[in-house]
Amino acid sequence: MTSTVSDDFREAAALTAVPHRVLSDEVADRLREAIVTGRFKPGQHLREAEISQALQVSRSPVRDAFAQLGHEGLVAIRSHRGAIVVGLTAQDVEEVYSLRASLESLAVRLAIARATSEDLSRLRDLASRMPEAAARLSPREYAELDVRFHDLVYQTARHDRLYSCWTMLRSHIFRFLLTRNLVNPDFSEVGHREHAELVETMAAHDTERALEMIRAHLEGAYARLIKGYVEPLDHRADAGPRGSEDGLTEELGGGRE
Amino acid sequence: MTSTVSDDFREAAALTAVPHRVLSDEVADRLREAIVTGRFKPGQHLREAEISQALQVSRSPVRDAFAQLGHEGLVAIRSHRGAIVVGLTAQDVEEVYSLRASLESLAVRLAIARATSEDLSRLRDLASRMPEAAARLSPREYAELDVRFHDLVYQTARHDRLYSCWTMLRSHIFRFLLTRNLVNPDFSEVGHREHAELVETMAAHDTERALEMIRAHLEGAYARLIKGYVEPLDHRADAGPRGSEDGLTEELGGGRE
DNA sequence: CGCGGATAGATTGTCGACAATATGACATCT
DNA sequence: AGATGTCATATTGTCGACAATCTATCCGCG
Repeated sequence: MTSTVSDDFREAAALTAVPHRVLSDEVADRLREAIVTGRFKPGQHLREAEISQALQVSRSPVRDAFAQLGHEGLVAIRSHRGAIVVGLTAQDVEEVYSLRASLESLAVRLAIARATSEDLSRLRDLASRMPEAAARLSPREYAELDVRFHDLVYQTARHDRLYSCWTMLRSHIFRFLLTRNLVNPDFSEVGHREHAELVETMAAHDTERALEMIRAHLEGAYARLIKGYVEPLDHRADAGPRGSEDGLTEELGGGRE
Repeated sequence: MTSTVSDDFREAAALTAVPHRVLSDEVADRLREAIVTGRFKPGQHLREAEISQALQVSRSPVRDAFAQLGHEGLVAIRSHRGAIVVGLTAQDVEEVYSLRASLESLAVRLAIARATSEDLSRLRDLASRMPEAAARLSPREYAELDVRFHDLVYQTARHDRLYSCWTMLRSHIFRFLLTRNLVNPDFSEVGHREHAELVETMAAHDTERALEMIRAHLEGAYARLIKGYVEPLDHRADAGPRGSEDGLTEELGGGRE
């Protein structure tokens, strides 16, 4: 790992590389949004042609987007049979959280070792913004802040492959949180206080305590999630034909132009 | 996860789903092989057109294959700049093994809980075949058996997302093992005895001991790997033009037909 | 009346051509 | 001479058409 001049500059100015976005990224974003918010129901079959004409792009970027979402686990891709929105079964929740517990332990350990003061203040900032969102009763915003906080922990760990694994979980967790917050309006949980405490424990370099905290935090989140979670939204049966002719257009946020 | 009749049958007969292979899978296999065995050097720029005409396919499957390899971490993909074979820096080894330690602990724990007797005998079989390979001084075969053993542990865990994470590591580990075995001819290490012992500990449902064993096993493997590992094969500089006109053809195992 | 095989339709996989973009060399200006 | 702006070239991103494959329906048969 040779450190170049541009690397040094980038670090000194705390600049982050600009993401080169192509069409498939844009398509993936819209599809992810539709799946996570529930406009696309579990079990629904996503056809390349449908999406491509709804979004006014060719099938290639749609295809690439499907592959991305497949890696994130939001859709299941089977040869010659296209993409199917995966469900939120109790087993899925269990899988995601058992894996997350393993990954996030490593992330916290590394983050403590590698966090700069800027990292810590960014974490503090995110944690501090959650109570407002809770007070405003914004389920979406609350879930977003929650996920972004943990995302920042992973980024602070500076472990590219670990972050890739987290990417496979992130969308699911957001989906879980969002559906729960929407179903259960008093979503203002203890989560944000635990976030704030975790940051301070990390700042104090108390690795043992931080590991125990993240374990308890995730276990609590998992427990709250499965409580009153009786296999909701498994719409595998009613994925019938859409009503309007281009029903997808509105579901994907409008394809004007 | 509703259990269907076909699921039950599949489990009863211990049948595994037949993989639908498409062209991009085939292309990915050849490229992976070329990278892992070192025919494609780190830093080398893989051009879609080059590969596609060397393999006599269009660019689409090559493109998909690049994406797959990108997810496995064997190549780095940057917008409009194609795929570049990644190196084997000491930091990569450290990343892979620190992550692997976390993942495989979970895998072993789950595998102990979920292993059937068929699973265990398959594990015993694989472990028992390693000494032969070592005696025959077959570096390639030895590395393959090693990876396949651990792969089977992950499969036994029956945790799809965990297995996906392992997929991102497997090729790297194979690459590490292979280069080490080739460089260091007395590769016959203690590995296979530890494999055999691990299986028996798992069979005895001694979770605590098994976790300690896998931890020690991986730590040992990591130590053996970085010993005498002075940033080898970082051919970023000498990735000059190829000799023959279609030099890729032979590197990819012959594109006759 | 249930079962197996052929067939039609729909959907994905692959292809080659074109458009968009990044890169590096070159010319120009200070 | 050094830096900056411009342009040609190579390479990837996107597109629409065609081929291969799967699914579901229908028909004949036991």
